[in-house]
Amino acid sequence: MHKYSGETRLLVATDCIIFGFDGANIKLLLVQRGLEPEKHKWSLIGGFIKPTESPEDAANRVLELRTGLKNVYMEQFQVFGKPERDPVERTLSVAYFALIDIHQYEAQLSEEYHPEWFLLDEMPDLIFDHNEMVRLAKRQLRYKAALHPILFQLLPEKFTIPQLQALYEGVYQTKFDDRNFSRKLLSTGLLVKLPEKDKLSSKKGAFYYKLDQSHYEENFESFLNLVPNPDKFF
Amino acid sequence: MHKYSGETRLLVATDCIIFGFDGANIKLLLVQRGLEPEKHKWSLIGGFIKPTESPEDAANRVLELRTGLKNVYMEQFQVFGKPERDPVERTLSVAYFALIDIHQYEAQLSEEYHPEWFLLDEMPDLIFDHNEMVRLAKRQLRYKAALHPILFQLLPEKFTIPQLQALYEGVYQTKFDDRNFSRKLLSTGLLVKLPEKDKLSSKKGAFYYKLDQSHYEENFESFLNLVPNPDKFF
DNA sequence: ACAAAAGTGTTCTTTATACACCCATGG
DNA sequence: CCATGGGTGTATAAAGAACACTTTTGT
Repeated sequence: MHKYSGETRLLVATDCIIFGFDGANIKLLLVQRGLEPEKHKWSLIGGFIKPTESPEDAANRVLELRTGLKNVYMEQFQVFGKPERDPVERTLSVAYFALIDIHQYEAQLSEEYHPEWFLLDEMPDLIFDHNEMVRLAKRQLRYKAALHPILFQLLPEKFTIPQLQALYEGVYQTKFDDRNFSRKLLSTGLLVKLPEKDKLSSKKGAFYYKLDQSHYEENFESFLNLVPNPDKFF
Repeated sequence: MHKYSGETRLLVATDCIIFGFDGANIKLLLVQRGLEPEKHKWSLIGGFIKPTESPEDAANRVLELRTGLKNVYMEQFQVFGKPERDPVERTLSVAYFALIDIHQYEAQLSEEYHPEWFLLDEMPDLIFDHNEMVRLAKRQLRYKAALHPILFQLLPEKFTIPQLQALYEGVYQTKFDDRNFSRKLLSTGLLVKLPEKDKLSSKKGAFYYKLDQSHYEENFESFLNLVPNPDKFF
């Protein structure tokens, strides 16, 4: 069984920083830890890697178990491995961040684990090094979103330009000029205008758009400059 | 000892993709594997994580053991964790890429493990998934170097603009316009002109420059556009 | 004197920013 | 009819790309 003799085997977990957007604010999905120590303290959604699964598999399994959601945008961003990070027993954690459409999630709520959404600035203190994980995930999200169109993963299929702008403004905690924002986003060619309007948030109504899926996939790796003055956010 | 009962512990290694630059070409440092299977086949430099060290610690320890070098620029970039990636026993690997000044290395050569430098296009086939690790490390290097001034880590303290350009051209396997290149690099304010010239590579001689260390550290996270048309490299 | 590499300047095009008005509609 | 949010246009500034000639000096 153990063929590299003399080496120490370690527990390896995945933890997932799950971002959601409710149309107005960015939120984070947290659960209460089910075991001692720090039982009932808030925690990221995570779990141990099983012998037959990759870290990706584990992250997807845990995410589905806790939220009911599959095929979620997820990105590995850092291994956390300080020997003392989990006081129970040494555990490495492969951290992922995930982006989900918060309304789609609500429909599939996993009753058993009752996770809850928190506003970024109303988050409770988290167990272990999870606060640090969140800090770095937010940073990574800003970094990646400044260059690549990942934030669409947080929106429903149909969305308006004002919604999209609110999303970017939430991520970067700032206001962008509407005229320049819509021009920039439209100029990427990623958006397809739909004939319908969203009449909920204004009298005039705002046109819905959807992603041009093939254009999106082709240009995903390109360096798009989606955020003005990105430097100031790092 | 094992306090999370019922969970499986795994071997965790680090592997390091070590890039060097000899003034003309980018190279990769490889060693021959010391144990079966695939003994004597070429491999990245790596080793198992010990119970008391973080992945970073392990990567640094292994690097020093094999090359004699400390305080090397190193960046974690991906965990490789397919269950079958090491046929001997399941092993996760935390991959790092490192950038070192090849001439500094030569002075500190570790006799015991006789690692060797290979040109990127003359590399032997590597064990396990190390070919894939190298592919992704090259990609990551290009990505990061297009935005941040990391390639200076591959040069000696004093370097000339033509050397710097040859380095960038090596990383991106293309030619850049000299006039635009030097203007762009000088405009970053990262370079300090020295009064001496390097007379080895031309009759006229090229002025040496060094990094403005404080400016370098302050601007490291900024989005610099160091590479023309970066999109085409991904 | 010439070959070989270093260094510098100008124009043009593209992109980014700043800013101000008209539009559509529900109440 | 007017308040509210949606949508568009233009002028200026900055950055990027393309391109050609002069300088230095070892041989």
